Amino acid sequence: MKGHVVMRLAPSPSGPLHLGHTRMAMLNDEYVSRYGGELILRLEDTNPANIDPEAYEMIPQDLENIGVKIHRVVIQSERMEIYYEEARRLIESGHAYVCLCKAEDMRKLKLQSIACPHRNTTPEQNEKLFDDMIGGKFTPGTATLVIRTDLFHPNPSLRDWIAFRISPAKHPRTGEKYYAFPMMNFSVAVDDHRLGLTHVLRGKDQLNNTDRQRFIFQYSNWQMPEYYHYGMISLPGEKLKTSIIRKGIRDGKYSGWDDVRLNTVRALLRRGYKPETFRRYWVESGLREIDASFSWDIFNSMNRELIDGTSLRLFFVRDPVPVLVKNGPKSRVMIPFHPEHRELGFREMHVGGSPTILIQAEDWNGMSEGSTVRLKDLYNVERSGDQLVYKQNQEFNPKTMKIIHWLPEDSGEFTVLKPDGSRDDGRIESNITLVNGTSQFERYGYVTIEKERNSALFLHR
RNA sequence: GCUCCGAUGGUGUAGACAGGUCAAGCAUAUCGGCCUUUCAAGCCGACGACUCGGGUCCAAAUCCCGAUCGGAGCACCA
Repeated sequence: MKGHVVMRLAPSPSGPLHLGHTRMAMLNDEYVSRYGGELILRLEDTNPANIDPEAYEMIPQDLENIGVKIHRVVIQSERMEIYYEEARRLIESGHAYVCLCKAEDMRKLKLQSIACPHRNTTPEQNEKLFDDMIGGKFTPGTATLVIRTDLFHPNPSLRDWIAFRISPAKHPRTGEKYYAFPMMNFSVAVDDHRLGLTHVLRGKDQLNNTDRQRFIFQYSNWQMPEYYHYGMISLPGEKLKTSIIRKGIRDGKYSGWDDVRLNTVRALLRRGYKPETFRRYWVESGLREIDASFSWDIFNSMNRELIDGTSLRLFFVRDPVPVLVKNGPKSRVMIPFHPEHRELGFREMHVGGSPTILIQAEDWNGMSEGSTVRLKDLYNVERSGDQLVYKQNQEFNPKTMKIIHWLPEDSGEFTVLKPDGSRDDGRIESNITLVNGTSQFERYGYVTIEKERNSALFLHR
């Protein structure tokens, strides 16, 4: 591929983008920016029953937020006259006919390679029937426009396929202006040609559709773009359908499209994934036709590499246990916000004499009587009954002594919400007022802070 | 069942089109070590793969055939 390419992203506006969509978005964007050209966002809204009006806004926003540059937006429902025009042309040349069979009859006949009674009609008859069809003279399910292919084609799904049907649903954008809508295979072929696409990258699930669309290109004497089909990616865990999520939001199960538990672009960005992470991951995955499974390990590792240098460190104590430190001296310590980037500044912590501090229940329970630990950046303490005692010997060897983090007793309450739906409640260092965005809670993991909610979203370890 | 596609370590990939430099590179995960006042990052090391069987060839991960396994599609969805 070289020179000026024209490519497209063709989602249906049924909801915002999710993790799976970012692959086609990144790959197409990557090729366009690499070879120079134009990327078209084509919203495929020819099935009125499957449209979320808000998606017309959400999809371009999501793309912008992950750094995909769109040069032009095309909405298919605004191009109905074009589809009608091309349909009439194919009827005229005898490549399409109006079929009045019931759906199940048509299916049966096709499987047996038998022509239905409507297949052998004249273009003139079909023109009239098509006008009636788009003019609203048929009820839904009683008439379709069919592309005549080959009834003996070995692949039954390529035999005489449907190009137009009547939709019973009202279209959110065109209202009741249109009754007969093109099927995806028809509008895609017409638009791929009319928009001047040079290359199309799409999933392997479109393989049969490419073959169907090929008939339109042949009948019309159009040059076909180069089609590439990459393998399917299986996302581990439950894969939520957009319609289920929408219902969950309506029922209050999810806080919105950016709920921590979701794999939508908005949720992932909110948690702290970088646009560059999506790009790196998908570019590395490439265009192989093999099916693969998505690896959160690798995805997270790529993201960690991008955020680590700027993630300020803080202490978050989950399940805090208050413990008295007997003889602990009054102290004021300065701790770097990032161990390798002192230029990011220091945070200050102080405790009074014989203070009560907060440590994690897990760490407390792990301490046996008489064992010594280092309170990170503070001092050594030894367990004695239900309290800690300041050690006279403050030398310590990080190889042999366990280091735990801690907080002054008056630290504020804080919660971390996790993608699995659980939450960790605890206390946060007061210096959180100085930190924005993605932070690393030491010995815990990376999170993205939302101060106004007094909580953070868990990103990854 | 039919049509089409594919097969490299636990996972993701490079190499295949133009056979030799591949006793197979990289990343991630795991394990061990170093470093480190985080269970992070960094550094070093270990582990671990060409689905199987034929064929062509001096030479096959790479080309051909078959088997097996896996996937997608077979909607008046996109």
